[in-house]
Amino acid sequence: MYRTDSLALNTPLNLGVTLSSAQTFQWVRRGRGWIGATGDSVVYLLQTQNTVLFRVYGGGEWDPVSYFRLDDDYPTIIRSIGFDPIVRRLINSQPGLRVTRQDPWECLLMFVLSTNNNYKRIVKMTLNVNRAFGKKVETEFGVVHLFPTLESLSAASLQELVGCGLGYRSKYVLELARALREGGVDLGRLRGKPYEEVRSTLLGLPGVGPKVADCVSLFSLEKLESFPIDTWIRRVLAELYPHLLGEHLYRVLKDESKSLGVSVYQAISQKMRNYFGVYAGYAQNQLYYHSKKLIKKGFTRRSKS
DNA sequence: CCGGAACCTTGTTG
DNA sequence: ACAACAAGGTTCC
Repeated sequence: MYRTDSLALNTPLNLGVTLSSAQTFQWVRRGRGWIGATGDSVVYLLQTQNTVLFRVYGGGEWDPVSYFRLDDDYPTIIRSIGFDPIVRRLINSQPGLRVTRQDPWECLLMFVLSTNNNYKRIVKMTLNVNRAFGKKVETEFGVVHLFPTLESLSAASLQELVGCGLGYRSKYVLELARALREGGVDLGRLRGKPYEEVRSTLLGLPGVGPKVADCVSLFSLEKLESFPIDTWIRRVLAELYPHLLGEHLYRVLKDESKSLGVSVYQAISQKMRNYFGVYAGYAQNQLYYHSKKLIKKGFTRRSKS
């Protein structure tokens, strides 16, 4: 059983770009659209010119306006971060890359899986976990599994998770689910808390470091000022924003043989929040998405200088 | 608090 | 063919 609905767009959205931009790892192409499991639903999405068609299986609620943050005032955000010529150019070159508003549990799990990993495998691992622990839902594309609940995952065994191909992350996922279930943290309640509190709370969870905490804050907990720093953003900053960093931080970023210490990470992300303002996360999203193009080095990096 | 190594697995590279 | 390396980092020492 399903219902079909459509949404007329009055704000830029590029569905495919947004869903495949590594903010989330639960959507796969099917036919001319995308299918994904989130909450109590399996959702199929199809974009035409100015319309999003969506079909919701499983009886749950799902709202594209919420998920794609179409309720944000896009012009205001663009104006806010568009003072930066690089970001402005990126947005103009391809409008419609949106920041998602995901379920915090799902987002947290997927980003714990994302550590020291690549997009394709993260998607595969997520689907494996869904298949092993999520309820089945019938769709016209066959049976699809829901995203597993916190409860079902906390009852998993380590071996089952290893069987999903999570590798050494299996232990983090299990500890994470159990830590949350023990009641230490209510993720939903974090939505209303300020950035610093959200960050420090998430950092206390197993498998969660500064980068994952920032991603979860940005993509599921309303912290639009969050500016996650991964290897690609690191290169973008060293390459295009050295003047913001200062001599010391620039040299630390530039030397990729070393990973970022916690204090360095914090210092840099703080600088970027100061620079871009309350919508720094939108700017980060643009810079990340285009990072491979922006970094000349990205194409020659393998030639081991 | 800081620096460095180890870490599952898969796909790509030379 | 096949060893080496990278992939949206975190943990442990």
